[in-house]
Amino acid sequence: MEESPSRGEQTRKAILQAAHDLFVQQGYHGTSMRQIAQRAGIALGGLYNHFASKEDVFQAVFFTYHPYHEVLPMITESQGNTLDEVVQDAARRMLEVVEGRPDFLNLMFIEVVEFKSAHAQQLMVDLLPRGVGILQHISRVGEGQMRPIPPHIVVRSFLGLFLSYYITDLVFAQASPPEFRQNAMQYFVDIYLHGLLKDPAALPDSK
Amino acid sequence: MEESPSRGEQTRKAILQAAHDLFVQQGYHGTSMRQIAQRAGIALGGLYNHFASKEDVFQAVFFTYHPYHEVLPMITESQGNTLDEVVQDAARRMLEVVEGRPDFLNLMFIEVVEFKSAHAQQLMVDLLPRGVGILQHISRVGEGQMRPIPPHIVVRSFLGLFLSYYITDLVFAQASPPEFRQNAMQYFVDIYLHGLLKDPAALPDSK
DNA sequence: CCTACCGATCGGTAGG
DNA sequence: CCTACCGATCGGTAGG
Repeated sequence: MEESPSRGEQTRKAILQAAHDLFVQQGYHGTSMRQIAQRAGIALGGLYNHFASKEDVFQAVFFTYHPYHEVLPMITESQGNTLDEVVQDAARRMLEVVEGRPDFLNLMFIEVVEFKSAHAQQLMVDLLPRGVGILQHISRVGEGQMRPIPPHIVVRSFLGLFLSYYITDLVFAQASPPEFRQNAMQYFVDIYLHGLLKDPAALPDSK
Repeated sequence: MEESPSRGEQTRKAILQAAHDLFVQQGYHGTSMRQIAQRAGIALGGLYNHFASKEDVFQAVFFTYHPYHEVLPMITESQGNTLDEVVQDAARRMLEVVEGRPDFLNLMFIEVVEFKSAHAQQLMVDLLPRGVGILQHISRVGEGQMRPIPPHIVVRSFLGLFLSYYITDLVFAQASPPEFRQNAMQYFVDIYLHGLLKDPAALPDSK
């Protein structure tokens, strides 16, 4: 049965939530321990009963709120009878997760810029076991339907599909006419599955 | 003929270079005006003869060193007889530009996180004229070779190809065996051009 | 372009 | 978990 969290654990969670919200909005060095304490509803000194330093707070936020918690299930839980359907389903989930969250990847950006990816190695160690499962999942789902492409490239390119849609949406959303955004994801998935080019066999000879 | 830059212009350039190097390594709020002054070889007070504020320095760095200065020529100057060859050539240029520069996109990340994309609109205004040229370029190069995909999606997905390769390389480079990185770009381009799936016409009926 | 300075705020801690 | 405090550093400026 569920343990009700102790007072201390509740406070710790409030600190993490407050710190996360401020970090993704202002960056690490742009956020002060006083701001975190205020938003968490405690005094500055109280922070240090839960975390040894500001960097320690970031580390806990980074592992607790890292996007992989939402992105990996998106990949492994997608359903469908063909690979085409599975990717479509994953793309739909992707849009749901990301809808109205323009700061979804900010924690990653902060880690890359302000921490020079200092925590990336630990993250990879945590994810390795899952990685194996994902590779097997891909092999099973895509069997016989894919062109000969190594499974790790399939994983990486699917994550890339996600990143490329999300980031270009950030860039183009501001300045493009709305009709440019409509169905953009459909086109991205279509290119990913079937390619940009016409089938060469279908091309008329040009000479 | 070339004007030799005045003393003041030389100092200004030294400040921008110093500020750029520090910003991409430490972020905006992680970099102090004193650090910038020291690296540029002047005293703190001297900075304010060239820039009104720290934010003013960042703005100038952002527009002077934005990756589009290198990415857009990569697209428009790529050569080849077929669209396949043009994309291959663009990918090759992409690797050249990015080789050994893991902080190539950091300015963009800083702008997104620490400035909430405050300068993005101005950037788009600056790029609009070029955008039209790129759309025409794509239409010309890809005529008759592409499946029916709107030109703006082609531009966006190609930028996405670049982003997806670059960022997943940042992530996977640390933890993956070296053979996983070999030829990864070739696979990315291959998927982009021809898709992940086998041609359905080539599939044996499964029932 | 430098020296010397301003008030404000930073991360962190002692003591209770 | 709070109050009150520490030394250090911040962005910026006056005056020359």
